Amino acid sequence: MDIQLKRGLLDVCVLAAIKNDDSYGYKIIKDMKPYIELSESTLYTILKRLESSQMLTVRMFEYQGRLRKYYHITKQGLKRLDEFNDDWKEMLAIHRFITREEGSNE
Amino acid sequence: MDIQLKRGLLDVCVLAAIKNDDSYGYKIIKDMKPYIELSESTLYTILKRLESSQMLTVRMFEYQGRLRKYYHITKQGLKRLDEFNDDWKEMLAIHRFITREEGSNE
DNA sequence: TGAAATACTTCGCGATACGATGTATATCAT
DNA sequence: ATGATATACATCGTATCGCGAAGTATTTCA
Repeated sequence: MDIQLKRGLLDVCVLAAIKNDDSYGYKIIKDMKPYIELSESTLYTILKRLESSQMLTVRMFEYQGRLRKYYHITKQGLKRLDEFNDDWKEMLAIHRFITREEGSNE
Repeated sequence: MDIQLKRGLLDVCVLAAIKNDDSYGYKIIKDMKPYIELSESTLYTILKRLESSQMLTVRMFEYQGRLRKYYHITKQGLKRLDEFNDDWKEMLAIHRFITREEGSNE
């Protein structure tokens, strides 16, 4: 998948990954992997970004000696996911423009 | 439309805009406008990028005293457009991931 | 005569995905 | 027991890229 195409998708994908259940970094990557891959450095950057824009909240838990940060989606995060549907509609129109056949130019 | 979402779409949109008929900068912007907007500085950067990666070729013409650069899509450009279909399929899967409902997390 | 449209160009900024690298602990095979 | 692999999070620097701002010209039209 083209790297440029991933931008703008990644943020919403991460939000979607914690939409139903709180989750943590490593698990988010594994859950997303079948659909879209991202490196750890990318994910933690995104999580920090989403936190500072109040799309999610963070709570720390100790799990088997290891530290885990659990991410919880906020109302704003859910709103963002909802708004993505509008963007998606635009994407569909753009896709039609890209794949349209001859004769549309005047 | 989110700026990040546009990345990766713009290149193929520009190629799509010259797919059927050679075109020039100002016209490309106007043709794309109903679907996706971009500034002149963005377009000319893209056109230069697509030229140096052999996705299109350029020919200069004088039109009513004004200089016009006509862009013509190459075989590679058409191939790029074709390959976008694969990316689009991945996008559809990602979209399903984003909009899926409860219960997919184990 | 001057504003708006046409047409292309260059520069610098901000956003951001990623590889490289680092720090720890747990688990599992040998 | 020991070493490899998996788990878990963090930081830094680099490259890419869209865009606003500003510039240069000419044509069209009020």
